Amino acid sequence: MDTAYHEILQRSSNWYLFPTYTGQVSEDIECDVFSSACPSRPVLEDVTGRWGALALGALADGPMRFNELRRHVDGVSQKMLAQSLQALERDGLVLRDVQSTFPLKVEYSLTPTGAVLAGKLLDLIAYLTTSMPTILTAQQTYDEAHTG
Amino acid sequence: MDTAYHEILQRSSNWYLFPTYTGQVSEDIECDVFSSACPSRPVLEDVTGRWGALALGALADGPMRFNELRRHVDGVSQKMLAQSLQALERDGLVLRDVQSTFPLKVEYSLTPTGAVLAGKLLDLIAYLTTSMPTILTAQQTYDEAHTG
DNA sequence: CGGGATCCGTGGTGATACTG
DNA sequence: CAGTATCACCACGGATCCCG
Repeated sequence: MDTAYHEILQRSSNWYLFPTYTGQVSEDIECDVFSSACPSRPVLEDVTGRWGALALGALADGPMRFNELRRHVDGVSQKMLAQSLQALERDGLVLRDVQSTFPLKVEYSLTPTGAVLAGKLLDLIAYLTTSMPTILTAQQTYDEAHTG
Repeated sequence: MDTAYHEILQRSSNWYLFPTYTGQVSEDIECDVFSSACPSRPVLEDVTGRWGALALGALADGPMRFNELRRHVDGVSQKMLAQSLQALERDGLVLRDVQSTFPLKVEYSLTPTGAVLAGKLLDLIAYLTTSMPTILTAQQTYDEAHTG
């Protein structure tokens, strides 16, 4: 990965460009999340980000409307949910189906790729959940040791 | 989960308390990341957060020293890496071994629980990586459709 | 109902410098 | 080498209002 490409990508903080990917996308692209310039970095953040992960996980239950999703992902604001969903839609992980009836009806669902990622996320979350007793005691121990 | 407990937890933004978990931790705790008050929420953020996820993933390669880790996780600042590692250590997912030689030597490694989570993260990352061509074209399509 | 637009606080984040 | 401390800043994220 040459330095010029590096510089271009690092300059754009949130809205990333990948000029070299324009046109045909060959499979011999080296994609490494551990490299800060790789386009996969922001996608990983969309997927594992605070609300993105929960939105994906919730959608694994099946298609859902906006406010329905909002209730599932407890604590998320309208703004952040809309923002996260847009990012996921842009990444081709979430589908947005608008029915222009009145009142407006918008259904969100997972694309095949999104469904796989959601599954892996839920797998991680499930393990995390079962590990919570261990984790909580670890936190207590740590906090007691670091008093002051 | 009663409301009083709910309120206490919601007030603390980042440094969370779980008074009801003090003492013995029974297994019949309902732990649901989708509930904003659940102690697993902040842990999930530690694990899937911007730098936490990459740190865990890097440590799956084996124990590593601080600056070694810093080179692996390209783009992370000292501050954020230290911060992320502390959170993971507090959660009992990362072990910190200090050798008080000179120069100072600190080795980070994964605990058993951390290793499992790291594995699941790497699994997700691997799939994400292979999906990048699809995702990139999806992004292009989206961007072209939303011109203006 | 599902957002977009706007305003605004605060805290997450990085740069720099300093300590053990 | 492995952090901590301080500072300054911008973006995240919430609240509110408004539109289709």
